[in-house]
Amino acid sequence: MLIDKNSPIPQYFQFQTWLVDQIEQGIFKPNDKIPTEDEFMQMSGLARSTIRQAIQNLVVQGYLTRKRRLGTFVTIPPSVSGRSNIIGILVHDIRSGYAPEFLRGAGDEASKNHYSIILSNTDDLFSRAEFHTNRLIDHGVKGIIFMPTAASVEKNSQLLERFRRRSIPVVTVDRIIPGVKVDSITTDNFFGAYELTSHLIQEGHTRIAITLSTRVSSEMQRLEGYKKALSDHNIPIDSTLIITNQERFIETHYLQYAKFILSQREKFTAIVAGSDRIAYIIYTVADEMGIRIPEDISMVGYDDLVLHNTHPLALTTVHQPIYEMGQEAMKILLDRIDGKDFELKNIVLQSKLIVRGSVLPPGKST
Amino acid sequence: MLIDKNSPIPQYFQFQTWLVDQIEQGIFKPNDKIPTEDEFMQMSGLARSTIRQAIQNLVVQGYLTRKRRLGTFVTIPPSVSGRSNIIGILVHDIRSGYAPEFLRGAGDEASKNHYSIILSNTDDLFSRAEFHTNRLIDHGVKGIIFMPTAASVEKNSQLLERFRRRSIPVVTVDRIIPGVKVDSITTDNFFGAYELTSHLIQEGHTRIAITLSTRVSSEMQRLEGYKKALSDHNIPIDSTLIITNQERFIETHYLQYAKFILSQREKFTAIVAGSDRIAYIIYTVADEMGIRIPEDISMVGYDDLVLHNTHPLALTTVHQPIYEMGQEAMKILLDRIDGKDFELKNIVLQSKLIVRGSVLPPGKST
DNA sequence: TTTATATAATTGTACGTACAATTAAATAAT
DNA sequence: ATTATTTAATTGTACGTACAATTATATAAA
Repeated sequence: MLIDKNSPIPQYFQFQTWLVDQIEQGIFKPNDKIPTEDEFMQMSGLARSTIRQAIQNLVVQGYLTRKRRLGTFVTIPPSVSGRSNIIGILVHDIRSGYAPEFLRGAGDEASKNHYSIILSNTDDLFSRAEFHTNRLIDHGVKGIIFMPTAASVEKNSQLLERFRRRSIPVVTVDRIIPGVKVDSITTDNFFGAYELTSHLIQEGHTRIAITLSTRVSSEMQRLEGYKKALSDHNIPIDSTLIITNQERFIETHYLQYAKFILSQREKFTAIVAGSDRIAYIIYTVADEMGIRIPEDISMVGYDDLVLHNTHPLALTTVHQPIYEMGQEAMKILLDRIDGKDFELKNIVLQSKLIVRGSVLPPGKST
Repeated sequence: MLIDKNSPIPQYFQFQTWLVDQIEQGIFKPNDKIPTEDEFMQMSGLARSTIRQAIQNLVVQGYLTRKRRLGTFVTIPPSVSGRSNIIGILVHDIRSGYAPEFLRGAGDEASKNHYSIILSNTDDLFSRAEFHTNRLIDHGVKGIIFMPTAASVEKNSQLLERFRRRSIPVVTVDRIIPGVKVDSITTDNFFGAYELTSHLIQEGHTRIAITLSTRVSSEMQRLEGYKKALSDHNIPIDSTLIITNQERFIETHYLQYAKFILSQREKFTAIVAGSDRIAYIIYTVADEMGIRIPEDISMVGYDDLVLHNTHPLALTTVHQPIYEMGQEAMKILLDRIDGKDFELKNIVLQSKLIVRGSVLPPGKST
């Protein structure tokens, strides 16, 4: 490095130019720590403030980042698509109780890292997911958080493939796409349902109905947890008590299911509902039919939504760490964007059984 | 200008913030010459290098340009020319029951016109709104849908001023900022509350309590509607029945309010709750206290949230066309972006009284 | 009147000193 | 083994001095 004190070119600029050259030529590589201000002073003979001036300029220009006590580092060159710093989030139903909490978690984490989020609501329809996919790519998003739609594995992977071709990192959340290698975050649906069901069994129930949608992996896993709990307790699985459907959530349909299920009330003493929302629908229908919950039939839900905590039925349910799921998904995605080359992550967050008052031992009808 | 030498906030930053404020508030206007470094030194008592540091930052940020010997000038904000097709939406609480529905309405309308939305959640905090404001501008959004935070009129208008300076159209929704000329969409909070209250009066109630937050215009208007209904029916307004607070929604606080309100149950026969959510909180607390709703006390809510429709209390409430509000806000905004030069629009969408079962004539206690 | 030159105002460059804040790593305490 | 405390390295903030470069305006020279 040679600084010409007599040149009309300012010395800070000479130094700055030299430093950029070092970076451009790869002598200082991305993530490298460059010499400290003190070292540069000795190397160049310039004053610290002059060195600082040059370095500050390069920080502004995006070549360097600095951390107190740690030093100054060469930044990773932003990927081709400009410096948009936008993450796309495809949610399958913004009206579902947990979408807001998830978005809050993901949004807070994004903000912390100076990213913004583009929100795309798919209404759980593949066609809309496909539409938004194209738009997100057009906008040059840096990464995608994807809640798979209730479509086939093939169709969901087709969307992922589009991102993969453009090297846009993706993290799938809530549901997984079986067999597809992609970072994912889910909650432990299997164990959550296992605990729920075991709880019912411990309270003395053996004839336990379950209702859920088989279209999405999360609810499939809950079904498996339910089955495992039964077989672990040597209770035969009665397939007539497993009331599944293939549809996305439509309220009126679930009113029908609820009626259908309750019409067979003599076959079971407890119900595992696919979600809190469904549990409350069943409760409402039961009430109309003169069936009391939990006195006549015990019931458990899944989700533990805050918005429902004023309901007089204190529902025993499973709490899912939704905010944390949003946070964690964003963290992993940003790490990927930063090029951190860890192995595939399939994180399963712990859920927690919340025992309230919607379960009583069977036959305690008053 | 006051610089606090003992503040943990760096002095250069205090000065820089002050200077930005002057510009944002229009005290220093575009093309104005601002004071010289020397003058600022005398004004602030800071060293020249400190002043320079602040000014340099603002040059980088695009607020100022400097010319040797001539001085420092406020720049004319560049008109956004990017081809981003992104709309920023600042929501004040994504967890509130109606945010998802609003986002769906706005999102669907945006999609239809090939726009995407960047979602920014402010948690009703001005500081976060300010932060996101800058980010949205950086992203080159074409327009903004803004739910004003529960901050002062001055602070909210300050945010609007930033957009105005850059000719970014804004539509405010849900709440209005009094005295500020900006397109807005609200629902008819006044008439909604008027109808609610009138309904209670028609059922025979005269002593009607109301609880809401006075921090936001929407709830202030509801209070006015309540008052008007009373005076139109020649019922004196009892200020002890108006239980207001200045806080943003925090659940535990509202549990306190509910207890406080219900402790005075002999003073009234009906309650107008600020929202459905608050109504259900009151219901829960009432239940614990052995007070039956509607048998002992009638109650009405506000919002008509779908997620609550499984609650056994069939709440008489006011339905707000939230989806339509989102749609309409987006339509107006896109028109503005397309340069349609209509006059200022302050649209008020009709709300609708939904009579369910939470109101009984007073004194019908069984 | 025109042209060259000096003047003064203002920002730009460069040096230097001193202490504060942050935080990874080392050390001590439990 | 864990937790709390200290330390030391590095950048951050703030002060200050001195002189250079730029350039509109005033002044002097042609």
